[in-house]
Order: sequence, then C-alpha cells, then structure tokens
Amino acid sequence: VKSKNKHLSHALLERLMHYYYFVGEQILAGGGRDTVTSTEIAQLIHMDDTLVRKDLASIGVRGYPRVGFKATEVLEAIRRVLGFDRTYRAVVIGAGRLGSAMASYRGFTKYGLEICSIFDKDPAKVGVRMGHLVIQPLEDLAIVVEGKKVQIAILTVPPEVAQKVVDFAVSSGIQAIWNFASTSLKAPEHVFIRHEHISIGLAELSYHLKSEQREDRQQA
Amino acid sequence: VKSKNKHLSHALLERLMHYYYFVGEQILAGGGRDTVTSTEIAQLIHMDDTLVRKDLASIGVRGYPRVGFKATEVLEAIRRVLGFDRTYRAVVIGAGRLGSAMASYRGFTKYGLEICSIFDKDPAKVGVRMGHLVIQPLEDLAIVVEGKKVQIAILTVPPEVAQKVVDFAVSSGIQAIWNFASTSLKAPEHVFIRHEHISIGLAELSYHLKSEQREDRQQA
DNA sequence: TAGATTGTTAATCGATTAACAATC
DNA sequence: TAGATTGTTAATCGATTAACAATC
Repeated sequence: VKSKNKHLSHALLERLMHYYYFVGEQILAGGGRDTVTSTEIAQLIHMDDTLVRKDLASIGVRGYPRVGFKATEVLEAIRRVLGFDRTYRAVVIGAGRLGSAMASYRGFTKYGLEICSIFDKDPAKVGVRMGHLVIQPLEDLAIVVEGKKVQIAILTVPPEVAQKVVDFAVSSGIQAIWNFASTSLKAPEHVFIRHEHISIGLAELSYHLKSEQREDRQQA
Repeated sequence: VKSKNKHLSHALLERLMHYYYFVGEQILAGGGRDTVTSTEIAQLIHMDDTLVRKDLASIGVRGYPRVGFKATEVLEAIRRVLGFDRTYRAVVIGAGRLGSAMASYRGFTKYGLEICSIFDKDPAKVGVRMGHLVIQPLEDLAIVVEGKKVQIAILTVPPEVAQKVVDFAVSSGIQAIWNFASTSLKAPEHVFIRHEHISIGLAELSYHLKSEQREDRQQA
C-alpha cells in the first residue's frame, strides 16, 4: 500500500551504485568466491555494515546468515532496481570533443544505454564519421527520436546555446536530458534533467588542496 | 578553538557550488541589481531559505536585513572558502577523446585550475598538437611536476592501466588525482583522490525513466 | 553444536525546518 | 515608522548507528 510510490533517495541511489561497482569488481578479481558479506562491502566504501544490510533489504535482497550475500543476487537486484536490465536509447547533441568522447565510450552498454546517433548544427561537421556513427544535422532529431524510440539526449553543446537546443530537443520528443553543458536549464515538468556538475569535483579538489596547504603552514 | 579543523561536509560543498553557480548566473543576467535574498537562492535550488542563510553564515557572509546578500560578497566568500582564488596546476594523463576534451576545456580557469601539460604512453601520440598543448611522453611527468609545481593529475586512461599510472604519478610527486577512469584506485594517505562516477548520473536517468514507465503502466 | 552473519528494533546523531526576535 | 529580511534558537525529521535476537 505504502510501497506504491516509494522513491529512492539520491543518496541511496548513489550507495547502490557503489555496491554495484565494488561487488562487480570483486567478482571479476575474486578467486572463486561468489558471496560477499555486508562488512566487506562496508569497508570498501568506508561506511557502516548495518546500512549496507538495510539498503540491500530495501531492494529485496536477502542474505544468508553465516555466509553473507550472493554476489550475483546483489548485482541482479541493483540492475533491476536501477533499470540496467532494460535498454534506453540516447543521442548525443553537440559533436565537439566531449560529445565525441561520449559517443564513442563503450562502457554505457553495461548500464543499458545505447547511443544511436550524434547531432551537430554545424554543416561542416555533418556527414563526418565519428566512431561507428555519422554526424547528422540537428533538424533530423525528431525523425530519429520517433524512429528509434530515443528517450535521452546527452547534451554536449556550448552553454550559450544549451537552452535553445533543449527546447528543440523537448519539442522533438526527448524525455530526459543528461546535461554536460555547464549552465542550468529549464524544461517542462515531464522532462527529467540530470545536470552533471563537473565543477563540483573541481571544488572538492580545490578545497582539499587549500586545506592541506593551510594545515602545512600551521605545522611549520 | 573548535574552528581549527572544521571540515566542510561534502553536502555543504555541493550546496556552496550551487549558490556560486546560480548567484553568478543571476549577476550576469541581472538588470542592475547587485543583491540577492536567501529566498531567491533557495527557490532556484528547491531548498529551504533558512538553510541558505545558515550556510552563508557558516562561511562568514553577513546579509543585510530588508536587503538580502550582496552578490559579490557571496561569490567572493565562496571563492575563498573553496580555494578558487588560488591557482592549481594540473596535467592530463591519457590523450584519448576524453583527455583531449578535458585539456581543451576553457571553463576550468574560472575555478583556478590551469592545465599545463598532457601526457600519453603511446609513442604515436607523443608530439601531436592538442589545442595549445603538445602531447608529451609519460616518462617526462616527474620533470614537469617538479618544474611547473603541478599538484593535480586528471586521469583519463583506460581502467586496465589506471592503477599503474596512478602509482607512477604518485611517485612523480602528484598530490591529487581527479579520476575519470571508471575503476577504483588506491593511493597513499597523503594523495587525495576524487573519483568522478559518470555511472551515477546514468543510474539516476535510468531509474527515473524506469519509474516513469511503471507509473504509466499502472495508470493505463 | 558453536559461532558467524544476517535482520530488525531502539537509540543516537546530525541535518533540516519552523518560529520568531533582531535589524535596518 | 512599518515591513521585509536576516540571524538564531528550538523543534522536527530522517538517516545512521548500536544492540541484540534470529538463523543456519
């Protein structure tokens, strides 16, 4: 009754990704073991083991007393909850360096993301081969979205034109935007926007290095 | 006394970045106004205005009753706290598509990050021009780090070789690593690692689209 | 069985929000 | 001044941790 619309919190999604990540790595590396304990997972990510068990319980994974969790069950459940067991089609808009990197990155398929086209407004770029794709003119977006059932636009255009491109993408039927243009965007309610704040990483680096220096000076 | 080592939480850093971002944008857009209220900031980021005031107070910005906060004071304080008023030098390791995108991205200087070299292990790439830089052989890393006082390595190499490269970078004197290789890394205590989890963004997109579909089905 | 590990309830902690006095 | 906004204390909420019984 209550579970009808329980939305996983951002923090939980993030933790689940960490579990997925580390359990997957451990399996690859691991010498024949196919189970993992909550304590092991917790140590890898520097957190409490109780929380790991709670999180896993919340997505329906049951552990085995004295043994731990079966790695495949953990991975399977996370895949299911996060939707990695389905395929989502995406297009890249903006065939600059970052767009080209995104379009040619192979790691996305593992998460069910399939990049099926790349677009640019610049006529000089249209027709150019980029990995296994050929750059198409932005005007063709609606046709591709319709024809290939595309849901996601990966936005790698300059910030100045980002909002205009988003408006166009939305009118072309795009349902979600993965925003790599460093500017904020507006879109209708039904369009989901995920903004990738590269500068947050930068802030952490910068803040950390600054603090280190200050501490060094205090010690000196 | 207590303020000696107060470390800003990850969440606070992230909120500060949002404030910085939005207040900066508003200034650029704004028609002559040079103040901003906590309520305005809060609405932009969908949060409580009290928290905005608390956060700003915590980094030493004082507001003006009836008026709000002076935008320049807010920006200045955040720059100072996060260390954007200093310059940090970085090198890119791995001259693939992503590395090339990072090396040529102009937006970093705004945050005090200066990219001063790009490296690759592949002899075929060495010597190739990439924006205003020329790809150098990885062996030269230590000399560059020493000579140009480089602190940060932006890691854009394939995951298989990432750990090896990190070990080498650390031995060359690198103090912080911005990791874009999708694998976890180990480094000595004194080396700060920021792992950029691209897949977390993907998880959010995927989860959101999945939920939407389920809700659609329930309605139908 | 004994013992390791899970699962879950209760306690704690910290972060967020509400309330309201202080200020210009 | 009146009124809008800050600053801060107290109340609430949710997330994390501790404790421990249940399990194999």
